[in-house]
Amino acid sequence: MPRRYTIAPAIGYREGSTNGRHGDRHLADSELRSRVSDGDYRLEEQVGFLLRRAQQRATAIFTARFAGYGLTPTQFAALAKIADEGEVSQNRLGRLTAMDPATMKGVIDRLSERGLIAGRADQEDRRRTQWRLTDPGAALLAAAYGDGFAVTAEILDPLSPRERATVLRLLAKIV
Amino acid sequence: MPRRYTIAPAIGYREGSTNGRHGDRHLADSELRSRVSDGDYRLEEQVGFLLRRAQQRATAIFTARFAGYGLTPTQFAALAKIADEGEVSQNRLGRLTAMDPATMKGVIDRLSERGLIAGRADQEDRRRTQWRLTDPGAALLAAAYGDGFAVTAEILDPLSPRERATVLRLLAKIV
DNA sequence: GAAAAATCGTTCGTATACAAACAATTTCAG
DNA sequence: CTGAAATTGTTTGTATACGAACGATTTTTC
Repeated sequence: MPRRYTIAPAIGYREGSTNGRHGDRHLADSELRSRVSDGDYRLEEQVGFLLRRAQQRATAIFTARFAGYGLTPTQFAALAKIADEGEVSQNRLGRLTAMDPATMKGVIDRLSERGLIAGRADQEDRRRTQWRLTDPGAALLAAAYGDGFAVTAEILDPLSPRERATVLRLLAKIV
Repeated sequence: MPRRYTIAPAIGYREGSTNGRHGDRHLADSELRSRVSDGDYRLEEQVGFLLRRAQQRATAIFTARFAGYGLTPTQFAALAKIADEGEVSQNRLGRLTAMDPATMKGVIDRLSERGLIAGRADQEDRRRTQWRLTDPGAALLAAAYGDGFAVTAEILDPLSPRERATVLRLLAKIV
């Protein structure tokens, strides 16, 4: 069964088949000669690369756990924040969920088309659109919260309780 | 000068104008009534949300520093890994840089169109395409390495040296 | 050695993510 | 009070990111 993409490995390559020639550090001089001077830059140790990979794993865990809801991480974040606020403008929601105005628009459109949220024009400030959960949106969110916690737990599973607190504290500092 | 997007804040909203009504936790009963039971789910404390925001900041720092090269983080990662390997298949490059085959294709195409890398069909395994840096690609990469280190330093700037080592170690564990 | 399974790269569709430019509206400065 | 400046939301274009399905090729299995 040659399926290419699985949830767990996150990246869609079958393991194995490193072909030997590139699997280790024992390279012929002819190969070394063709290299540019990399001066010690190791991609795997750069924090940006680690953040990108950690987020890939986090997204994969979320996607697996939320497959039944049809919600993406950003959509779930938007629903959760609208619930927190009761009613919130599109712009403020973007700030609370760390989404660009253009990104926010797309997320809002998709949630709105699914009938999970409803918007109204703000009379006091006619530039604004205020958004609320619909009853189906509130019901879906209520059902999904537990899986939200489960996602967090699974992402942090490789760490000890002490390490979990540390990584959250340090991530909050570099945000 | 009403410019909307700045590098530093990363998200394209002008600060201020929280409108008072939603800026704090003192809400009228009518507003509280409209909430669903959020059961304590705080988006800001979820590791997935923190990872997403940290990566947004990392990307913003990279983009600012690499504006002169016209390279994205993934493009730089691909160039650096091709340099490490001397010559590498598209599939293996995808694994080394943590990119999906479909994503890898797009990155390869753009680097190739710019003449920074060159590919050849592998005679031993005719499914494979092998990629190398061109001379302009090697030159650009050599010039950019220093800025790669600078990006890492700036991302980690809010942390102490000890905290930097810790966050790298913990991120490597949850990847 | 032939059938089955796995790998490599491609293509399509959907969803962030964000720079840039824009119209409509509101706020601010004088 | 009026023109300048800022905010809100939209649109367009480019670049990841990845699920899914596919043809070509290679490897494995029996």
